[in-house]
Amino acid sequence: MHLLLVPADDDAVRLARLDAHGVLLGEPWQLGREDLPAAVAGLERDEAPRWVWDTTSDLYSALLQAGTRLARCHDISLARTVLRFSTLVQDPDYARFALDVTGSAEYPVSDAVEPEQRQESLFEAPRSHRSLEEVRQEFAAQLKAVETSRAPARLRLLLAAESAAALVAAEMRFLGVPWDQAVHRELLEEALGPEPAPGRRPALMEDLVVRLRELLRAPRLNPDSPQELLKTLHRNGIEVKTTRQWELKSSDHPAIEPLLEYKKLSRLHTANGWTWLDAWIRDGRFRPDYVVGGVVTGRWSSRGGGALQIPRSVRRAARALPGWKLLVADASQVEPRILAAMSADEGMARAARGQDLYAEIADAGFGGSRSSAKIALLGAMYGSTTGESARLMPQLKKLYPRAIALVEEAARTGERGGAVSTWLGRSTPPPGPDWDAAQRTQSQEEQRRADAWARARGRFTRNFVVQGTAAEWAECWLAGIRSRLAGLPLPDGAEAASPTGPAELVFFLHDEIMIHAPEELMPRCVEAVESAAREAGTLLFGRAPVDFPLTVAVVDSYDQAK
DNA sequence: CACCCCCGCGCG
DNA sequence: AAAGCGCGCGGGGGTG
Repeated sequence: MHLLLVPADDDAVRLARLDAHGVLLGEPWQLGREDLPAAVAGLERDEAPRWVWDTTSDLYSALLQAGTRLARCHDISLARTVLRFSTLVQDPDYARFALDVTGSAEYPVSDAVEPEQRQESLFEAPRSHRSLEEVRQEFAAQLKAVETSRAPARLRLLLAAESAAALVAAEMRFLGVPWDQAVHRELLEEALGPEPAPGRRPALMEDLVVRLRELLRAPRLNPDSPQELLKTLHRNGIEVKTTRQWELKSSDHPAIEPLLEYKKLSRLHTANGWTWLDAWIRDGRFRPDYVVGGVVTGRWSSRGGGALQIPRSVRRAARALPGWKLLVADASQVEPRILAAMSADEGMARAARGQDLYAEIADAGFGGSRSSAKIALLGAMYGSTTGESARLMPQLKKLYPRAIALVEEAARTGERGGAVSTWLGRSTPPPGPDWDAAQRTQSQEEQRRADAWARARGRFTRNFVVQGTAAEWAECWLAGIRSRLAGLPLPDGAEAASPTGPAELVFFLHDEIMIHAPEELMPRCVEAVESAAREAGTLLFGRAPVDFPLTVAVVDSYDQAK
């Protein structure tokens, strides 16, 4: 049973029951927005439907704020992103349908807004109103596209995982990562000195600027300007081509050490300093926007606060509340394990059965050198053509012919302008309008550029199949964790404070999750995370002989994990 | 003033 | 040590 939810205007939502093919069952009806949460909660309890809507965050955020958690949904816009390019889809009508809806937009855009502009009203205003019938038709077209596709089960799983991920993302933003302002301010002061006036450099950075100006004999140097810095370095005989840290490290000039220190502090100050705290931490929680499927490979992206780049240096401030703990679980070496499973390469699958895949590969063919094995394998998945990884490739190819063939075939397809797909059927978008003309060019100079473009696209498609399938595994893992946590009992004496239950799934970073929960619930959470990982492997690959081991830490603050 | 690109660096 | 993939963000510096 499906329940379709379509915003009608500023204060109403239309609902309709649909059958398994998206056909109307009975008459649609309408509810005022203020009545919606209670009505939805009742329908969820009585009918346990799959909720169908265009964009999860448009409606679900408000439901969460009203205290309603939902078990499952179908996010039409996420499904559209997958289905419009998927090479598994054969329905000739669907691509046209998707194009009509999306117009020329290539990828989903976040509805993120600046935090101070965020409306905390119950419902965010939808960007455009489509009628219930239009939305229903698109949903029905999606169901048909899946059922008539070359692999309905895979696409069904992918769309279910994406929709579950959309629920998780909304819940994560609703809950937020617990963030201790005081600890954060402490570590800022420790590193940078007292909070400066707005627009001013912190004291310890200013001290370094004074030293740099003396050491480089440049009394007006602004080290934040790469151009200016580069000229100044050259005047002092420091012959670097860029001002990147790794290149600066090659010089032993006395100004280098304070310069690197300045860059480190500057990064902390501008990216996660006091301004960041004021902008992003409310009521002790960090609530960024997560954009499910925001990356072309299917990974999540985020908007605001640099949510997926929280540097190690500030992780101490992500802290569990008193009596609670953080569970940080990290799936080890996911991409090579995915490659082993996808390619059914027996040798690599054997290596992927242990805790440390790189060590197994090292023993199997690299004289026990784990670092060589790792460099070789990463090079194979990223398309490295130079240096040590290129030198090690022949050996890797001999050891794991099927695995290497899979990524090389993906690269060749991409170089030709073709599409490649993940295990569950997310495909690369076509290369863009200029591709064909560029590849047909006559001039030698343009031909060189076209070849470079083709090689770059080959590296992209090579990595796409692995990164994208890893993202699918991770979303299945996430969905499994979500449903298991929902079944956990409240600890004795605890009240149901949150619609998402006693354990809070608060963070997700490609192959890592964080749960914030009462300490006594942690054993149950660890079991949930581990059994969900096993289930994710089985969902994708059946009884594949590949393990997806986790590193699990139960800690008080994020920095204590790993 | 807004807008865009480049640079550099944080994360996986 | 980075390299080879995928991102977001803030500052500088140019343009309109």
